[in-house]
Amino acid sequence: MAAPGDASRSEPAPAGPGLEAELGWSLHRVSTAFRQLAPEAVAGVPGGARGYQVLVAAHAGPPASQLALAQQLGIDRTAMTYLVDEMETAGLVARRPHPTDRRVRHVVLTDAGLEALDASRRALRSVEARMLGDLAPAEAAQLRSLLVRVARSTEAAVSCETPGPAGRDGS
Amino acid sequence: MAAPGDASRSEPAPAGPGLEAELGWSLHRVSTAFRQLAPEAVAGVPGGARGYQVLVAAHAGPPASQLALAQQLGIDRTAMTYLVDEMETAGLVARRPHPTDRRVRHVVLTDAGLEALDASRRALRSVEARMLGDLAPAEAAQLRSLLVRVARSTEAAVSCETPGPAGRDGS
DNA sequence: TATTGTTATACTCTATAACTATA
DNA sequence: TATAGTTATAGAGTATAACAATA
Repeated sequence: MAAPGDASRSEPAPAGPGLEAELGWSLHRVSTAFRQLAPEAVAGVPGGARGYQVLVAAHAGPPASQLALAQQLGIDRTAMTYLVDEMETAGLVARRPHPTDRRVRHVVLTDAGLEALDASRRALRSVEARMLGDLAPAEAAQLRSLLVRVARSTEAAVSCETPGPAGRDGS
Repeated sequence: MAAPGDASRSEPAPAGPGLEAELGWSLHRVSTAFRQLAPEAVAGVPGGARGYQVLVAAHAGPPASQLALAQQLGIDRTAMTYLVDEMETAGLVARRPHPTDRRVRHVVLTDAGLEALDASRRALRSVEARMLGDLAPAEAAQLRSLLVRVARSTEAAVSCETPGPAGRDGS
């Protein structure tokens, strides 16, 4: 099925640059590979990688509202409602009322949520090690650093040309 | 970075590691940013970035069948049928019969397809330059190189452990 | 009137199976 | 029987609008 090497060559082969030269193609391949490996690492967390991101974000700082989490994760607030519903049903997070603003609900981790976060984090660290296994430690560190820098600068550039709320306001 | 020096709160702040430390999060952010910038660069190509990938792959080597292109791009052959349908309607590609196997259809670029490929490629080069604008040329080159290496090694590792998209326990 | 969260609806994308025509 | 391509259908995921409660 493979290696169709003897094709009739009545026409000149185009011989254009292949997909390897495309930055978007490399990003797509690496991201796809990660999305294939991540689900087994975050098994048990509703919403897969997105649910894990909620656990990380909700545990990283002071109590955050659903809207703040949605904006930080770049998803819609309606999707956040569905996601928190599932995670609350699974017993990983709880909705807590805001002390003064009764519209707001803070998302906090339960004990089970904290355990799921630790387990998923360890499993994801293993996945990362496998993905970067062919790189020297210094190269892996530099790849992480470069990706973070590109993410920051690109998001800043994109936010300047997209008509939407760019405010950052927590709780 | 974080400033966890304040311990005078009624509740202990979780103060766990944030999303910045996650490789998957960085990949997601960069990929998302690219997917937001790419559509304007490949405007006019049906299927967006995927249609552009077909143009690149079909022009890079000898005539390829729909199935070969689908496997190279990692998409289903049915999706490839829909995609080639749209691109053929748009006049960018043509289906040509295989010289000996009458089941196979080769996907070849038309003149309009070649023009669309060139225009999209130039626009995407500009997008790449904007995304990597904050990086030194050597850093940008290294990021590309590292991504290609990770993509290759990870795909090789993933292809060795294909237990299917569902869980390991077949119901 | 604006904002937070929720609910309902519609749309897009993809996965799966079944069908044809060839080999 | 197996393969390349096509077609049809169902499901997941997402976007949009409308709503209720509160500021």
